[in-house]
Amino acid sequence: MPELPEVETLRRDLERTVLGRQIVFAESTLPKLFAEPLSPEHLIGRSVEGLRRRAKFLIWDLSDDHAMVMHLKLSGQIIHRSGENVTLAAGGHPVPAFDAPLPHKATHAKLIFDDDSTLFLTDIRQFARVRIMPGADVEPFLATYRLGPEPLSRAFSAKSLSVGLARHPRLPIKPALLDQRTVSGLGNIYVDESLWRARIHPERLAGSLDAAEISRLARAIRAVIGRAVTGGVAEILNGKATPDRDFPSVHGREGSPCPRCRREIIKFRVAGRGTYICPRCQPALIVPIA
DNA sequence: AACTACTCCTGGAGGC
DNA sequence: TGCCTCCAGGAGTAGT
Repeated sequence: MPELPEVETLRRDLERTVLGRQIVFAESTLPKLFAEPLSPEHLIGRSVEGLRRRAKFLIWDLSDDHAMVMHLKLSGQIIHRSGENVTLAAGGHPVPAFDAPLPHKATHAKLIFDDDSTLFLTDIRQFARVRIMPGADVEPFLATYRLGPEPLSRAFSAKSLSVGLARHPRLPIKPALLDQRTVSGLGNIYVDESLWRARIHPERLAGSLDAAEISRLARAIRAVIGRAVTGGVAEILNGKATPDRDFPSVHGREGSPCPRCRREIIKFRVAGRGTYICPRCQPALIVPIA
């Protein structure tokens, strides 16, 4: 479930708590969690020299030119603790709650650092993957995904978005944005938020957007992601947004009034994903008045 | 090449 | 309470 803002927030928090630390113990109780090429014991003795993010990948740069590339997928969670229950950093899917006792049945890996702090990787649905590899292999690995530009980078613009959308003109705009080659790091929540902000219906065909709409959409994506990274990520629990927060604006808020026009937010399916819109702000198409 | 459907898993919510 | 179905912040893969 973590999208770009969640992974970036986690990265920043971990940078404060594990950077420079040496890993003194590592184990996994779920064999498939650690994908090829290297297994968790290759972490032991290495220290954390850097933490990077690309799209939804969290990349640990380790000493002796190795790296650990994590993808939390839908329900991965990382918790870094000092002692029994002092949480230093936590991020990803907040289920079970970040303050739940650890380890629990969804805990699949554990790292211990030289300051006796412990990092747990938990994942209820077991979709997350971790790859340990030589540092030189990270870029070739990421390149296989053909990831689009980072939305907060200079490389992302109305122009680059236009080029990305031209890849599938007959695809609805929502799945086109979920394609990590179009723009990297967006997921279901932030696509809904961006389309609402840009006032574009998720089923509009990507190729049908005019230049003004693409420009509006690029600005909306940048604003939504930027706001989440600096002002706090979306909080969604069991598919519902936290009622007393103003963000996200529409995702997880079926039946609530649109923050812009007060029309009731509706939910339906687009490309198999639960999708929230304001039917007034995001018209399906322009229909001549009879 | 591009799109859809299915797949990997578990658990919470809601209907009956 | 229990059983059932649906749904879930992702993305790889097989089939059309």
